[in-house]
Amino acid sequence: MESMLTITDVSRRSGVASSALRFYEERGLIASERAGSGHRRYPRSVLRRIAFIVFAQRIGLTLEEIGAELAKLPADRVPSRRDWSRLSGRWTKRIDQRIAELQRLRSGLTECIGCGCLSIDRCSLANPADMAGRKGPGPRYWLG
Amino acid sequence: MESMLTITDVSRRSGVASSALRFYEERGLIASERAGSGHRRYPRSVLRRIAFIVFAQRIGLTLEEIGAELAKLPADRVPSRRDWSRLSGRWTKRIDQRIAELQRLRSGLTECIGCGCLSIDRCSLANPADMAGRKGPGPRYWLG
DNA sequence: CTACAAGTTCAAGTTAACTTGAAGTCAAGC
DNA sequence: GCTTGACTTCAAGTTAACTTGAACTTGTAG
Repeated sequence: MESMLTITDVSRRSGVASSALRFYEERGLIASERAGSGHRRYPRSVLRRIAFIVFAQRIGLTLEEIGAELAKLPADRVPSRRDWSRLSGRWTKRIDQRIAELQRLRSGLTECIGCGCLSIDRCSLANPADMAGRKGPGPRYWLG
Repeated sequence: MESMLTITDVSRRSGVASSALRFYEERGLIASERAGSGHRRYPRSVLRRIAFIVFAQRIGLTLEEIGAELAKLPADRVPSRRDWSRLSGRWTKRIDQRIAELQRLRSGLTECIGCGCLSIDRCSLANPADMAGRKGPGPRYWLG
C-alpha cells in the first residue's frame, strides 16, 4: 500500500507549515524520502514525531534540545509507546520547576511589590544575582 | 543633596547592563536627565522602575506591554506603593493562566503521550487548532 | 498541449531584546 | 600636556525559529 504523505498532507494534518517542516528536516528533527520527482514523501509515523516536537516546544524546550531528545529514539524501527514515554518522563521535573518559579513570582507580586520594603537592594525577587545578564546576547526569555 | 546616579551606578545596583538601560530609554521605559557634559543622570526612583521591568519580564510580558503598563503611572510625581500594586494586580490572573497551561501540559505528558491513543488527530494536546502558526513570523514562544 | 497548482533550493528577511563596535567627547590624575 | 576611563551616539550584529521571495521544475486537470 502506497501510504506515504506529501508535505502538504503532513502540514495539514499537523498544523505545522511546510516551510517549518523543511526547516525541521534541515535541522535533523525529521526525515523524508524522495519521490522520483525529488518531492518529499513522509511515512505516517512522522506525524507523531511532529506532535512530539510541538508539544516539547510548548513546554519550553528549544529545537536543539528537542533534537537531542529525539536522537535517543531507536533509529532502526518506528518508536513504540514505551520509547516515547521514556523521553517525556524527564520533562515532568522541568515543568514542575517552571510552575514553582511562576508561583514564586506570583507571591512576590503581592508580597514584594505590594509590600513596604520598597528596596530593590533587599528584595530577593528583583535581585541582580538571580536574574539578568546571563544568557549573553539575544533576547532573555521569561526564565533564566 | 546631589543624589543623582550615573549610568554605571544604576547598572551596578540593578544588575541591568548600561546598554540595556540606554535601550530602555530609547523605548521610553525609563528616562534620564543630563549633566552639563551630556552624561545621563538618574534619580533614585528609577531603580524601582527597573526592578518592575525586570520582574514583569520574568512573568512573561514583552517590553511593549511593560511600557504600556508603566504609562499608567502618574507622570507628575514619584509613584507610590499603591500605584505600583495597582499595576501588578492585573498580572496575577496572567500568571495563573500560565500555571494552568503548564499543568495541562504536565498531565498531558503522562495521559496523552504515555497513553494508548497515539493519534495526533484525536489528541487535544497536539491539536492544530490550539497551537501552531498563529504568531506570524518570528519565534513562537512556549505559549500561544 | 497548455495552464496552473504544488514542489524544490537557496538566500535573505522578521521579531524581540539586547550587545558590540566604531568614532568621538569630557574630566581627572600624573 | 597627555593618557586613561567613563560616557556619548549611531549603525550593525546576535539568536531562535521560522517565513518570504526568487527562480525553477513537476504533476495534473481540462
